[in-house]
Amino acid sequence: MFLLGYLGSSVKALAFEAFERAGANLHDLGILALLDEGATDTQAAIADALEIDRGQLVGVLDDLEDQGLIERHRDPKDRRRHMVSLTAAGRRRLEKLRSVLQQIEDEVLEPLDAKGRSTLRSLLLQLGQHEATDTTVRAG
Amino acid sequence: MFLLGYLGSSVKALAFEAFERAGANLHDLGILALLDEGATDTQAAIADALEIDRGQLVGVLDDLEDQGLIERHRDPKDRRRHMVSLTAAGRRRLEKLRSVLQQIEDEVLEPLDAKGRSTLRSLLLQLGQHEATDTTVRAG
DNA sequence: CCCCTGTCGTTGAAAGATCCGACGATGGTA
DNA sequence: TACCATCGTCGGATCTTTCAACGACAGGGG
Repeated sequence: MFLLGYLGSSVKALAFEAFERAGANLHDLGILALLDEGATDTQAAIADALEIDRGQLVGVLDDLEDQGLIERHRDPKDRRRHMVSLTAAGRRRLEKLRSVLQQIEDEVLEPLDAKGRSTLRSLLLQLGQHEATDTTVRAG
Repeated sequence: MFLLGYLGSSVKALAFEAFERAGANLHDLGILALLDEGATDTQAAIADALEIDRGQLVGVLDDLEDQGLIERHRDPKDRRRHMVSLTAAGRRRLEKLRSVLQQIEDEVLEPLDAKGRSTLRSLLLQLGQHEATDTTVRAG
């Protein structure tokens, strides 16, 4: 437990450092990945999905837009909304961040063999699913 | 990986909430547990062991001292030092925090049977040991 | 049509945590 | 004695997160 929390923090710190070296924010991966899955989203949808403050999201999106990784367009159907979409550069950045993350994963999982890794993945997945349904129940 | 980081954050958030309800800081457990292991420590030793800022530690210890959980005494051998020790109330508080943590652990591990839990523990332990030696190497 | 209510993205203020550079007191050393 | 390092403490600077506004806009009821 402490172990899970400790390792989680440790991994998160590793990711934070690596992302900083890559000139990226920790939120960036979530946003880019989210946009990569479903074509376009509103800022509210992104904030809700990633559970970050809408006011906070503005600055992060400003950065991403300045770097040319995303685009913001007014929704003609509802001119209050901004539809956020991924640019080609954004897709490339996403791939890079994913490879950075993969590298950290390999590093962290290094002491385990293939079997151990798949076992760990399966166990964590069970915990993750339970945790997800758990919070859903709480929210409902 | 994301999974490990995500679960770690989730568990940490659960612990934070539970600790807040118990009127405790997240650092408190670390400090109390550290004092429980080795009789008494200086503030510098505590800060180094827990990897928190020495200036930050002052306020946390002030709180703990106000609650009567720890005591600060000048070291007669080196009057710059403050020797921090656990009181009886501190020991009781530590036990309570540990039980709170145990409860969270049970909750999180609920979807796994005894065998799955011990397997997970073993796998995480391997990762933790590797991570520990890794950072030691970096520090050295 | 005009109001009223709510949501959108945005801004700025407030609060908390962390980091960092001082300071006086003290210890060790030359 | 003089000099330098370390102790705990304090205060400021910075960053993050939270929250309450604001103008712009949409939808509905009168």
